[in-house]
Amino acid sequence: MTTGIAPDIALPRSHSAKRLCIIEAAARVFCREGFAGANIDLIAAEAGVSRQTVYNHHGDKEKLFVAVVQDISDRTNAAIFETLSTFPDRPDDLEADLVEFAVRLNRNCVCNSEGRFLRKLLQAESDRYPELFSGWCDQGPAKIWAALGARFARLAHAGLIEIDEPDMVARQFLALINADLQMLLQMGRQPSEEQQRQSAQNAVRMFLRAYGKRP
Amino acid sequence: MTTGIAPDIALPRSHSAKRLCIIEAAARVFCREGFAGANIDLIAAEAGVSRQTVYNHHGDKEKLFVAVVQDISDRTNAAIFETLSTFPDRPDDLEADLVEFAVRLNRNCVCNSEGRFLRKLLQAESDRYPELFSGWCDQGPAKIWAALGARFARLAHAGLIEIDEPDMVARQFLALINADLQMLLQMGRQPSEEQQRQSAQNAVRMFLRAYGKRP
DNA sequence: ATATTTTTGGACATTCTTGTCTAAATTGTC
DNA sequence: GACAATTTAGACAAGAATGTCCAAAAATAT
Repeated sequence: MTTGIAPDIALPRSHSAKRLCIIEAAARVFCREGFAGANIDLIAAEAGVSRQTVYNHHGDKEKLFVAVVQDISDRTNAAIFETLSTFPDRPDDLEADLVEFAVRLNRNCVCNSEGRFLRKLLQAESDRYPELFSGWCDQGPAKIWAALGARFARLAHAGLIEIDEPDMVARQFLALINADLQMLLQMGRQPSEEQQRQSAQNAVRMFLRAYGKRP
Repeated sequence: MTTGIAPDIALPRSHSAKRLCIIEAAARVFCREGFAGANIDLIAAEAGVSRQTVYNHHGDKEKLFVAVVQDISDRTNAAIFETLSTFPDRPDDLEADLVEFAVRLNRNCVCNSEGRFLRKLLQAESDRYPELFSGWCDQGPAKIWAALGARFARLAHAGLIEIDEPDMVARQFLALINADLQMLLQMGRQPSEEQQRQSAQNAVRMFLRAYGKRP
């Protein structure tokens, strides 16, 4: 967690380290308290940094907020697409492989702290900063539906499932894998591994009952 | 919308009328701004009432907030169970009837302003007031899953569908009817009638593909 | 019409927060 | 070890919001 990376340009080491610390702490506090309720003194304390340093780095509460959302958005998008790349294109056991994929999706993108943060802030502040979040929306969810839809289309082409509208099927798949978790997620709680797996299993079973190849 | 009801006890008319006005205005403002960001002057102005009157009625910003959540929770629960009572127990055309039911659910419970309010505040403030929202959770969602599950079980008993775990199936149904709307709902936007219907239709079609009786 | 209750508008003290400034201390570099 | 940059702690001004108090005005009931 220190640095250890190539010193491309002579970055003041602890400078950028503190920058990250601040972003992380700010993310936690914004997530807990919302934009209006977040207190810069608290952010500074939680980052282990003086208040002035926060202002030195980010200038402004609003700028800090935007930086935090940007950062988390990017990280979440990366996680989504990385997980997407593990889709079982040539499944051994379609049901089991889809369950594992769904579990990964839940764990790495939906139920982790970044996912929770984004969901919460999206709902709380997307009215106030429409461009900020709709940007994420176009690059994240909109693309993931298309990408996941394409994967399902390929499965259909391989004769493993039968579907008509891949994008819609992708949305249904995503909705289903959270069906059992919705209330927990909405209350900002972290579902257990076991709950995540159970939810994924139930989802895939129904999914294949609807779209699986019939004998 | 005035009074018109039997004057059981000699209620000062505009007294309780103003009480309602304040609750409604506070709901709007809390929903827009969150608890911390909500401004009592603004609530008073939006209710068409002086600030002092707000304090006379509810004493405290926190008490006001609790009263608002209680009020909206009760109304939403009532709407849910009323809609639930229109479930097609003896369907004429199962698919069409389920679609209509899903549309009603979306319109009266999920996509309306109370639904939006509750979703937003649940996510924003359920950490700070756990008892307040978990109370609603036990009386609302938990019961609706059971109740809707029982309806599906009856359909299964009548030989119209084939299911194993009614409660889980109920959760899947509810998740599916919002699959296409999730992003809009999460951003606090109001999906159009057409979008709501489309989403319901897609959901029911998949639902019956999975659980409908096969010839 | 009168008496009672509620509402109003505004002044007010208090607290909290943001954002700036400055001098001292710490850190890292040469 | 000396020098430069960053960080720190604390003071500070300005503004905003909560909640209280009060006297005048309005509405309600008798």
